[in-house]
Amino acid sequence: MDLGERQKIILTLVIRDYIENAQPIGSKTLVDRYGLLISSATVRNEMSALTEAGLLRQPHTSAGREPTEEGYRYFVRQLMGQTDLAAQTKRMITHQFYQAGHDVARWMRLAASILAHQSQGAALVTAPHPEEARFKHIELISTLGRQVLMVLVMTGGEIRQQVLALAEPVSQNVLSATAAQLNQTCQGLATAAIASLALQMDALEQDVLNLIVEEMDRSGTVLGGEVYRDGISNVLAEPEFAEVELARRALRVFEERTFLQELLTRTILTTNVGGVQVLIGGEGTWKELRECSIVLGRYGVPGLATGTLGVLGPIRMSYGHTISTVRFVADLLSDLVVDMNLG
Amino acid sequence: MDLGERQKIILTLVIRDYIENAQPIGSKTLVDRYGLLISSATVRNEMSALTEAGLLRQPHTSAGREPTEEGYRYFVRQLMGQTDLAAQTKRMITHQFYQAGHDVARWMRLAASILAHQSQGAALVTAPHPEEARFKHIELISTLGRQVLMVLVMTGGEIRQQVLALAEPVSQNVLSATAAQLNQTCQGLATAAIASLALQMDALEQDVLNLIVEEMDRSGTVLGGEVYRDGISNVLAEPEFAEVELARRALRVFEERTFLQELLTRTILTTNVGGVQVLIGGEGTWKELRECSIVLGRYGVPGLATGTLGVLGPIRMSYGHTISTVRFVADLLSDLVVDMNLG
DNA sequence: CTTAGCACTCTCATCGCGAGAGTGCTAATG
DNA sequence: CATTAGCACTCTCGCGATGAGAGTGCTAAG
Repeated sequence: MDLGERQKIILTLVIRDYIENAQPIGSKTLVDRYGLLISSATVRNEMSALTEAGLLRQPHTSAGREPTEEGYRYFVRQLMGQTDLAAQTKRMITHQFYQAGHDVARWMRLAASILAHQSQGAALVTAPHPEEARFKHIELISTLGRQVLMVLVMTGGEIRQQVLALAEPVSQNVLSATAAQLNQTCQGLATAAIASLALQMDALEQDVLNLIVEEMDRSGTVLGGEVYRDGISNVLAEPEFAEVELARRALRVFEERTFLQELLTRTILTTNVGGVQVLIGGEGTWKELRECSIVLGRYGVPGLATGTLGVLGPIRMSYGHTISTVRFVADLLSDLVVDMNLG
Repeated sequence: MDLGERQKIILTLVIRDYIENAQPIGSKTLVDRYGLLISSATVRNEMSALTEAGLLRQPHTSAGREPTEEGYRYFVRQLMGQTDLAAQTKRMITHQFYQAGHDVARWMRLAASILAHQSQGAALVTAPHPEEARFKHIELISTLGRQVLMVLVMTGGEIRQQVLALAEPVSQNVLSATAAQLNQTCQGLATAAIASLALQMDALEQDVLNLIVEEMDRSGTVLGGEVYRDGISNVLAEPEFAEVELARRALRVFEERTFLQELLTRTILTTNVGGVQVLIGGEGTWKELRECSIVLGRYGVPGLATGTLGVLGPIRMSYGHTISTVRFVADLLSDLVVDMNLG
């Protein structure tokens, strides 16, 4: 699609204005409001062309123009340009993370909170998890009788706990020895390798290994770990969701793990760490998201551990700011993943 | 407040009808719909008395009657009676938990999901945490250089991870030995005791102990751990939230940790495990919740570890069913806490 | 190519009106 | 004396008409 210089300006103005005011704008108002040096009739002609091209639309015959989804896409890809957060905002965000210490859960909550705040949308952050889970450390803690608490640490810093019921009681000493041995033999191994190890082990070790494999398998899926959300009520403030039914439909998929699973697998695979993807109006694929846009990012260390983060808002969202926030927070989280591992 | 037998019946019918239809009901309709053997004029007189008593209200002069908050309270306390879930529902729920193994996080998610589903409201579950945190187990894992990953297990099954930056590199062997020693000396101790231990230790151990104390302190607050939510979009389906602004206000406090903190500290202290508390219409205290009711419960083992769970819905919620669901799920979660510890 | 002028279209807020639902009061009844 | 039939009255809600306002497309002139 090739637009003239003036058309680009007009499209940009219409979109900016619509993002701010959530109302269609007409040729005359546009000229007046932005002090354009051309007449409204000229603007009308250009608008007509943009409508023809599918970038603008008029809700009804005699209203102003508003951007179509296609219009937003063109804007995001061609017109917007790179934006960056203000230095002070960055400092403020960095500072907050600094205060959170090294607790992964707190980082996740904080990331979600910051995204929600900055974008005035609903934020989503998934805990970092290994792309291919690898064993790092295990601990076996006797509770009472045949119950054993297993704590499994995987590369990427992910932690899983699980209770194991043994056939007969085992002392803490034996458990510690077993754990120590497994820590040596399994170091850095992936699921398959551990599973094959199980064959040459005694009963206790086999039980433990099976549980390990199970947990590592579970963590291997895109959405194995925790999902942190924040700012859900933000989207209710947007005028496009004055009709609750629309809001409900959008938020329902946002809450549903199965949906997120699908969304992430479909998009994340094509996004590399540090990159950001923008889904506008459900992209024709997700009809529940017809009124929404989603900005998705990925953080972590490829091959080691990665996670996703994103913001859901109305199509009429401030893409520049949201994208730079997502990108910046993703970078900070990546640093965390590096810290949690080895540097 | 003393009501005649017939007044109780009428109040009950008005409330039941309002819960179902979300619309005020008049005397004539009431008589017709429920086949009452008295005339509408009589019902009118009784309704008038109930209105006088503050249990019913008419939205405008010529509409039917609807319950006031006070009316709901009377209903919940005096008229409703004990209800219980259907045996089949119970089996279904139990089965789902059974399938979730012993993973605490999965239980929490599942509990929230079940509550949300059953009550058609927004559900909230907090992870179990010790009333007074006690040390159970620690693990120190060398990552690279001076970074050490500490995994702390407390009574109640709560797990905390934190990264410790040492002054100089230490080998995994030394770390393991240190951990082993601390596991012996700190077994079962509370925060204060551990803090006092630190005095007689060497530098490495002191660093670790300080971090332990910090984490245990944090977990001592009512809302130290994770909060699991589900079904937020459910409440948007209720007609009382057709006005988004109302929904937004209610959901905002539901999302906010500081608010939950206050809510829980104020109510949970007066609720014992297994008990359920019902807050109707914000109880005059929380104006953001004027349109909502909250059913709160507590689970766990007092003195060991407890958590909270609850449902937020419109005032017009089905109290009987919600209360019994909360109670039932609380019992199941209590069992989990028992399992995670000692039996 | 740009622009002034103009007739035309469509929405939205407002108003008036009548139907419907419900109430309170009064007088009659078992 | 509690209950009930009857009735006048009140208030909301949905509906259609109306008019102002905003914007468009077209035509003709610069």
